[in-house]
Amino acid sequence: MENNPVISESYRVNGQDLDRGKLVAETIDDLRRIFQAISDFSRHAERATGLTGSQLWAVKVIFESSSIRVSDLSRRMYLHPATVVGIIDRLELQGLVQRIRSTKDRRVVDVELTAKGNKLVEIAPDVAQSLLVRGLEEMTDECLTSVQEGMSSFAEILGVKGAAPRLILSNEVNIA
Amino acid sequence: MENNPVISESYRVNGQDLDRGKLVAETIDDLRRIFQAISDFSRHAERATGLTGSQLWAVKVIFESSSIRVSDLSRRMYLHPATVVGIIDRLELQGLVQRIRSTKDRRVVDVELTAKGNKLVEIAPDVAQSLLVRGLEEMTDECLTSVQEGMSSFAEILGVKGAAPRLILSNEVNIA
DNA sequence: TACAATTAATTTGCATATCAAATAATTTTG
DNA sequence: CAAAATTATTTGATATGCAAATTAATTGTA
Repeated sequence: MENNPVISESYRVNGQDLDRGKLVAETIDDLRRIFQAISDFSRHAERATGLTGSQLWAVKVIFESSSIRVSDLSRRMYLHPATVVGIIDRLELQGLVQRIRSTKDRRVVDVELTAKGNKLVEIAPDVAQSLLVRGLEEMTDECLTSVQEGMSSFAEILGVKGAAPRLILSNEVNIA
Repeated sequence: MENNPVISESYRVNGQDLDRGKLVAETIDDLRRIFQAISDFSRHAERATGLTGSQLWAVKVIFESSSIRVSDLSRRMYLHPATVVGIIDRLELQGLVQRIRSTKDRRVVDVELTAKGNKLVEIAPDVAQSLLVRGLEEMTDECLTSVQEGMSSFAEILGVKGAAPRLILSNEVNIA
């Protein structure tokens, strides 16, 4: 069902014809499918924990830092401070996180996981992550190497090779 | 990257070899970065068109089919009918789509793009898509082949190789 | 044919997410 | 000390998203 306006041309390489257009189209389709799989599994995690995607994301980020200011959390999540305040409110209502006013600078509020929050993080299926790990670990060495090189080149070409890898959680996602 | 005698090591050791672990971790980090890039560019597209992600997604799906029933649109978008009705309402208010009651079955409503909607689709940067296409087309043949094989294996292992590739548009996305 | 069941879209009600702008409290700076 | 900047929050507005109820039309069947 693709309307990929991909120019399909054959190039002569090393005496072989290579339909680059087809390769590009197939690669993009596969990438879409991978997104889809991750999307599905993330959704599953959300259902399993009873949290929304944003809430789960916040919990994971807080867990990573063990304690984090509201402003840093909003920066890490690329969300407006007002938005994360709302998310924290709802997580606090569920007894998963805890606000602690800093004594050093009384303007700042540190957010931590409660015992209940920590328990949830442990239980929460690291769906996408574990799915990917399991998938990659099942590969043969040659295959794994190929995937790794491919991903690496791809990241490089997209200009994000050096960047700090950001978390991924799905709602709807869309290469259009 | 050199291929050390990893192969001879990896089946000796109880499954988990240090080199393989590193490869897996790097691959997942790269995948995250790729998500991130797509995410950023999708966001850009949303800003450029003035539409939200869901609206843009709907417009693209409608465009693909040229005319689509509300129920089919909701199926294609994996959203509740009530949700897409709201989205269509807002797109209609902006004069981008048009509802047409079917004459064959007066229960169904077909949704089409207006002239304005079609113009928007053309102008709308196919950000992620074009980004990926451009990136892949810049690769050498060897590299492109490697990426393609890698993606293909990955999709296969995730069990989505045969699936119809779903669109991807970002809000927040999260491998956690 | 009439009437029940089904189907398609919509409406209503509710919770969440998201941003921008304004506000309050608290440093920091000049 | 007064002005400026920072931190979190509140307020107000719009969008998403689902479930349940509703309306209209079609299909199946007694």
